[in-house]
Amino acid sequence: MTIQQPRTRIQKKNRWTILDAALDVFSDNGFRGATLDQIAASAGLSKPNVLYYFSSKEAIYTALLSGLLETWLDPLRAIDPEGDAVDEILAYVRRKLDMSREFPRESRLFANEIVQGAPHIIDQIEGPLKDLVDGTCALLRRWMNSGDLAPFDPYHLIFSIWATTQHYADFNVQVAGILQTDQDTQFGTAADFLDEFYRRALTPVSG
Amino acid sequence: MTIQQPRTRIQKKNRWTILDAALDVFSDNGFRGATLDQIAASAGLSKPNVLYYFSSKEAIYTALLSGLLETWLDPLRAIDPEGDAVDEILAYVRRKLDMSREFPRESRLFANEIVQGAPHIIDQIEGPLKDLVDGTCALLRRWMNSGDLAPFDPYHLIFSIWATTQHYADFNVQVAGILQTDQDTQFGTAADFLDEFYRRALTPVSG
Amino acid sequence: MTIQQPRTRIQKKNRWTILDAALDVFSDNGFRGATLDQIAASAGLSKPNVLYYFSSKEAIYTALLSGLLETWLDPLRAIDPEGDAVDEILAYVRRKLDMSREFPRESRLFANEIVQGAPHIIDQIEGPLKDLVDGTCALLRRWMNSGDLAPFDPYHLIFSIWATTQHYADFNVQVAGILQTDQDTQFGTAADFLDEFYRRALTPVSG
Amino acid sequence: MTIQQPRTRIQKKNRWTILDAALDVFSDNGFRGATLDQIAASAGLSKPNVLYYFSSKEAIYTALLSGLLETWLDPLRAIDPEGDAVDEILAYVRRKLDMSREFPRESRLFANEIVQGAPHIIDQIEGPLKDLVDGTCALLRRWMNSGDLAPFDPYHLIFSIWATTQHYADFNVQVAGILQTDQDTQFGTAADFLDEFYRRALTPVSG
DNA sequence: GATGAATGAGTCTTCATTCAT
DNA sequence: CATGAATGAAGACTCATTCAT
Repeated sequence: MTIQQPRTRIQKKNRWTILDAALDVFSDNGFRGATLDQIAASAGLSKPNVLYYFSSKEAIYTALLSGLLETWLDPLRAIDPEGDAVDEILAYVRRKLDMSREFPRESRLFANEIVQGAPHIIDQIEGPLKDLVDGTCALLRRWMNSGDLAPFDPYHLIFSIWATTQHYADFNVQVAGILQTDQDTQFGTAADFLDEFYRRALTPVSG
Repeated sequence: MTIQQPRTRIQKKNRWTILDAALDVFSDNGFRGATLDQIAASAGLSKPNVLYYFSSKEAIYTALLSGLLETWLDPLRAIDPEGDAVDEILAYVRRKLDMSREFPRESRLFANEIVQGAPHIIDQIEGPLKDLVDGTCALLRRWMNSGDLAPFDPYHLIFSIWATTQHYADFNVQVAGILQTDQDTQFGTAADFLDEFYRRALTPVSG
Repeated sequence: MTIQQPRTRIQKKNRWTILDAALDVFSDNGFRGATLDQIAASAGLSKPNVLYYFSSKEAIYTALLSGLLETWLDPLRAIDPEGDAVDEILAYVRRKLDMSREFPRESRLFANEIVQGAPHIIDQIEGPLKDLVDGTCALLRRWMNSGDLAPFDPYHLIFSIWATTQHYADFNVQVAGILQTDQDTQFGTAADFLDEFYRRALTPVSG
Repeated sequence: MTIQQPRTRIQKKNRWTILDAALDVFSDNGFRGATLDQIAASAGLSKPNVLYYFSSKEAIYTALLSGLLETWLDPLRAIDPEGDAVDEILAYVRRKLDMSREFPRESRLFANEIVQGAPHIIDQIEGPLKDLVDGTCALLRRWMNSGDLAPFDPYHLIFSIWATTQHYADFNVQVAGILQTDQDTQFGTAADFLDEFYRRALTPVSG
């Protein structure tokens, strides 16, 4: 009998502990590579106790993914239609890069999931995510039409932002292996580059 | 008593068949998620027969990875130091995107490997790959210094190209889920976007 | 997640059951010849359950060997330096023969291990066992020097006792095949023989 | 189609090569622990070719055992009923010890087989071997009755000789681990010990 | 709420043996 | 005579999940 809604304080705490441990394990090993033993050990709980809070390994994984997707899209929602176009996008790039630095496990969890065909969240991608992106692209298009933004395919522009910012979390070993610098320097120089890069590309030609 | 070097025609054929099947399975499921059963079935061979050609599951995986890394870096080597800076880089972007379209399984294989910490190829990353990138970055810097290319951190420029082009292979389900178009259109519009995007960003301001 | 130290009653019982079953199977078939299936069946447990108590087949084997080595050497430690030399040795021979009769499986387990090069206990042989034997040989030499014992190489004397007594456990099928008598008679006549034999050989010439 | 009787020179040679290789492998690893791959590799032949000469792994093992049993008992047959009792037995002890030094693999092969219940040669033990031993024991008894040999149970006397001499081959790692000397010294001191030991025990008290 | 105990279904790997040439 | 190729059967070990307390 797995619990559905956490009621007591201890239940909330344990569910959170498990999800945090699972995030560690799943992001490092992927879904198949992760084991309940690892998660239980990392959470400091017994295996059956973990399954008392979540009905199955897959349930933990799914709970993690859907719980995270919301947070993951927040930066996109934060784009202000009333703001300056280029500034808003540069701020978005910045926020996405910050998330890669602060939540690399979450980023890699999604990367793993999507690279392997997104079996657990394909619905959310084709539903809520698509809707959100469609909305943002409409805004971008308006900005482009009004001359506030250089004209591009807005969808691919968003893809490029996702790709370039998440790259620093998902492919971090490669970045680190080539740059041979510490994390702070990596993200610092990346921020400078992306800022300058998108500014040049997006600023409309005046006149 | 596993085969070491393919000698006969049938050995070459079967090794190739296995590697091709393994590419399917590994790119879809990652190393841990893939099973020898799947690979054997996909190759149309019995499981022990697969192990007659490769000593272990990991041996297949390693053979795939190292065999591919070479091919994977060819586009980078093809940049011509004597050519026009912007044109050369745009051609490189184009070649990378072509590879994502033509070899998405290979791209996802690497993505899987690197997202999970690159345990099997970290050496090649920190060795040959770093050397190659270092060389290319030196060239980029010369182009920037001579005014043929807008000035950027060359390493991050290369990372951005990898990220934006491989994105269409590695995160294809997401791209497809949002764009809701067929592959050809996805890659066609992506090519246009990336061409225009990098052209704007990289073309130096004329004096 | 294998048990490390037995805590509960059921753990102690099951560990003991497994070790006893393993003793049967290993002594009859050697390490390689034994299978976890046999051990599990003989212990009345499922194979995974056996591995719940011991991390591997080898762990069972090692636990058996090291747990036994102590017991195996007890008779040697029981030799009393203050006692009569010949009587003490004859008593030792007797105890060793008794052990062969009462613990033939243990004897064959060691025999199997040592005949195949003692890969698992070579360290204990060259360490604790050698030290113990060295000590006993010093005692034997004192007895020989004081004229209480016929002079022999003490090491080879001990080897001969090991060989002649363990022979009745290790080569029991051969002994039984040739004598064609029951176990009790075999060991009874063996005891008489060894007693008389060692008495004649070891009693110093008077005068 | 396995060959039954070797006809050509090459057949004889290959059969002998296989048996020699098998002796290496079986004596080191026991029947179950040995693999056809090891035997084939050690013989420098392909695995199917090995099975061309012997129908199965077991056939090789059986051929080895029965081919060796003859040789193994030669020293016993060489006891001369017309010779001096004590001298003859001391010579037998000596010959047996020599065999342990010169043919340790053969000795360990038998030891392995018998410790594990002699499943392949129990018939020969209860037949030819028992007959031969019975005969020798009758001779020993005559010598004892005539006062040429101290009176003992002749069967156990023979067992003791087998045990003490084969010990240096079968338990060689143990002997070497305790003595910490080279092979030559081990066997040299053993020969001295056994000679003196059996002389004292067997020489009848002169009337 | 929690956990020690137990297991069915895999999953990789080994190996004696057979097939085809 | 000889061997490259292939496999069925077994064997060690893993793991998500269930049971019993």
